[in-house]
Amino acid sequence: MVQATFDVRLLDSTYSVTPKKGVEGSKDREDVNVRLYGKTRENQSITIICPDFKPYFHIFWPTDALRKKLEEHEDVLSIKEVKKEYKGSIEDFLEVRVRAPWLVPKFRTEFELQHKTLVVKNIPEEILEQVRADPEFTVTGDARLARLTPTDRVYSQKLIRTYNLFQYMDKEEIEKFELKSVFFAADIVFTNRFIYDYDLDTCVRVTGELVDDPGEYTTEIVLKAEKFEQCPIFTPKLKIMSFDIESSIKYGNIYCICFTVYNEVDGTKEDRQFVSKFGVRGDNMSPAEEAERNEDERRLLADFVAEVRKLDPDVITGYNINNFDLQMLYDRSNALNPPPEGRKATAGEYMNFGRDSLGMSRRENRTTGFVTWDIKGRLLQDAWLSVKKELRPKREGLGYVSQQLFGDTKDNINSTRIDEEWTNRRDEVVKYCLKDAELALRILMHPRINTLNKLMDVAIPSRLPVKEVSGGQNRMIESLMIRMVDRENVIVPMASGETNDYEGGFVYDTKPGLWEWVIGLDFSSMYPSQIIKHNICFTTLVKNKAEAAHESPIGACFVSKEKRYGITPRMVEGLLNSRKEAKALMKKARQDGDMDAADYYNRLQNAIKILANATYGYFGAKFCRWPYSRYIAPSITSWARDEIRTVVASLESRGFTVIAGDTDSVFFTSKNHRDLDSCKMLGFQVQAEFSAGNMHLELEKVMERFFAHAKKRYFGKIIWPEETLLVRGYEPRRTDSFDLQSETMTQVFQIVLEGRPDEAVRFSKDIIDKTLKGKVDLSKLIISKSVNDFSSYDNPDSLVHVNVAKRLQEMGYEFTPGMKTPFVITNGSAQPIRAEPVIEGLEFTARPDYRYYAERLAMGLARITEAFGCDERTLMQGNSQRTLDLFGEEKPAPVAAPLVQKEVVKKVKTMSTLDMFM
DNA sequence: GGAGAACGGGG
DNA sequence: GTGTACGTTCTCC
Repeated sequence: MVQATFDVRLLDSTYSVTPKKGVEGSKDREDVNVRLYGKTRENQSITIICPDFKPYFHIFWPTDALRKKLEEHEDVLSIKEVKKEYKGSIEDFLEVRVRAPWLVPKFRTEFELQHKTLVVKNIPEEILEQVRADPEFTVTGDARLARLTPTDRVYSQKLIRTYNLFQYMDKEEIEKFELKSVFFAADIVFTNRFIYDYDLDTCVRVTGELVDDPGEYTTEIVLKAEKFEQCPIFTPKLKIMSFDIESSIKYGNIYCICFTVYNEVDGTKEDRQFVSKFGVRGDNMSPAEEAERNEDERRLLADFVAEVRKLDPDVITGYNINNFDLQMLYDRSNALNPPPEGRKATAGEYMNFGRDSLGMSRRENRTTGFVTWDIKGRLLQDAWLSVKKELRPKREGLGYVSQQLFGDTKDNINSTRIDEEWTNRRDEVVKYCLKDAELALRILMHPRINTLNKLMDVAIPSRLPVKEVSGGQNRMIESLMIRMVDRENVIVPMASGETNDYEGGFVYDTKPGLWEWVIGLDFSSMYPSQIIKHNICFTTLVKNKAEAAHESPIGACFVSKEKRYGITPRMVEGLLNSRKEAKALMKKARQDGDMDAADYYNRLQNAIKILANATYGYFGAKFCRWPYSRYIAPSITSWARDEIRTVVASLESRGFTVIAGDTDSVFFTSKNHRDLDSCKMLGFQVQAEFSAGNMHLELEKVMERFFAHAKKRYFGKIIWPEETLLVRGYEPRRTDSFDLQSETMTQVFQIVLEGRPDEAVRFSKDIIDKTLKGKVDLSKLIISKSVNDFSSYDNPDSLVHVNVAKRLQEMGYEFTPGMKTPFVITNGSAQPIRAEPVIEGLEFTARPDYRYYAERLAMGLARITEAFGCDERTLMQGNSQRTLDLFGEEKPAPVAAPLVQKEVVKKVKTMSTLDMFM
């Protein structure tokens, strides 16, 4: 019985249900233990077994019958009457505590109220009158037969109780309501409920009893927790494993698994290789050989699992492991290990390389089919997804990205012919496999990607285990919100899934053209600031205008901060204040020369900003718990539109030219400010003028040249505060684009920003002309796409690349599903489009459809040249035209700006993810 | 113009 | 696991 105390950074949480001893037959016969996994301040891995904690939820004021039923229910441990605030009034609720988390959904299925309209017969006229007078109800019919429809199911229940309405209802109608109630807080992930109730942070000081025998756990320390306290935040060093698998697509077997484990503590790396003893499988193997090979592969997988458990990494990564490697481990282990007799095998159970004894688990999005994985106690981070998010590279392949980031690349193995390579160069394939694992690790750890540090940082203000913040971002908001709401005795509703489209940010109708000396300003934290400025919250929303201090442009009313300071503005203000603090600490650290600390505070302030901004998004999302989607998010955007419009109008009234603007930013230029110093001075002047209270308009950049084409499409040369290139909305397309297209686009950007639009037009026309005449390199016209199994397409014949793969097959080449297939378009006007495959070592004899390529080039380039009076058609006409007169005296846009500024408001759709606000 | 399919990436 | 969770581009109506 050794007591110990540790400071722990939490990484993940799970729970277990185990029988209690000596209480058989009692209702409370099990321990429900949350298990927290993390890393101590001394960088040791730890499993924390938390004290018994039972799930609970709230239901609205039930009937006596339902209350009795619950009291006697064999899975209900206790019920308790509680008073909580709901939609501005204090109401009666019942807190129901049940035996185990998995029972909560069962209670919901059985007892959740599904109806709200009450059908009543022969109701006394005076009751009906009172219901008619209630703004929450719509009444149809008359006293003989009336339908009473409330805005909300809670009010049906309340009405029944207030007027004892069952006496006026049919048996059938009573059944819909009698043993039912509205549920609250019954969809909070159980381990999160524990974290909120114990008010844990991402770091926690835990005291308890050391467990000698780690049993199923793989961590260095296993502790039975008795006490939790606060502790200073820290970021421990992690152990990161990156792995890769080589396998035969044709036969489905695994050839080898390699991994490298990097320990941040001392910078060491350990490599492991698990290699099959056998060569390529044949088509007609004897059952004996089959069995022998399967046994070998089972050994390989078991060795892999044992070694991961032994080395106990905190993070598992690799390249495209979500879609490939993890799926492979899962499928293969299931296939090789048939269910034990008399028991159904749990999928993934043999791949139990998590920090408990359970296997890997698979989660599939029902609508998109996107698969993600979970391994208990360890973070799972696909380096490919990190690359997509942070870099948005043109190509996303491991080799290309490694080359871009650090000039290294994959070994020279042809992975599309892995069976052949395995036969001829087995050792090199194993080396290649390990190299891939190393590259993925280096990518994940690269300063420009740095996903792990970012996750660790966001977890701090979110007050959650790190794994929680790598998934749905709504948990970050709820972590803060639910704790505040609980503390103030406000009921926590369940997400209704209700959707509501509303108007989003203000988008100024861009004045296209090439501009010089452009000043860019934006409001910092526009949406959070609006929440604070107008005290916007579900706790401050009122129907009565007379009570309100703030009425939003869409007509929602909120009381003053003095009357009731809303939970949401308080939360957001807290975030913005701690961001200020972090920024101050960053500055101080920088002055003290502590660059590591400065870097940390910089990441922290950024993480807090993300959280503050996501708060608005939460109220517009369909998974928002507070059912005010028609008021809160639309009010925030409407006030924001007013704010930025005021700035635009004021600038224009003084004769400045506003060129572009979006949500919280504005770009403008002045005839009288034609150098950096005067632009800066004007920018700061405007900044001071529009910064008041908690609204801050900031001078963000001065651009020497700025090209605007349309809403959200522009590029420019920033010269202050730093010289950089700004490109928005012109990101080159991906693999279905051809090299000639992206190369030409980049060159045109450069020419335009050199101030030579005439030359940009000439250059564009020239390239298009050459393309039309077929004077371009064939290799620059190749389009490459991967082709999956033909049967996976609904309509394979309509897809060019699928037809190309079929042609390849007809020509006698081997086709493997998933293979990347290069081709050149030979007839772009046919339906479906015709193309010929490009085969290595074989001369391409077909004639490319040069017109098709020229048209696609023109389509892209015209987006830029249009501003100089040269549209797509003119581009196609070639260079025999007159020279264009492009620059005016003050060098504003050569194309006349529209006289009437059309204001375009984009509709925002209800979000399913908060990503776009981050 | 909106809904839904396909891609990407892995061997 | 007290869940429902890829981002973007293209095709088709």
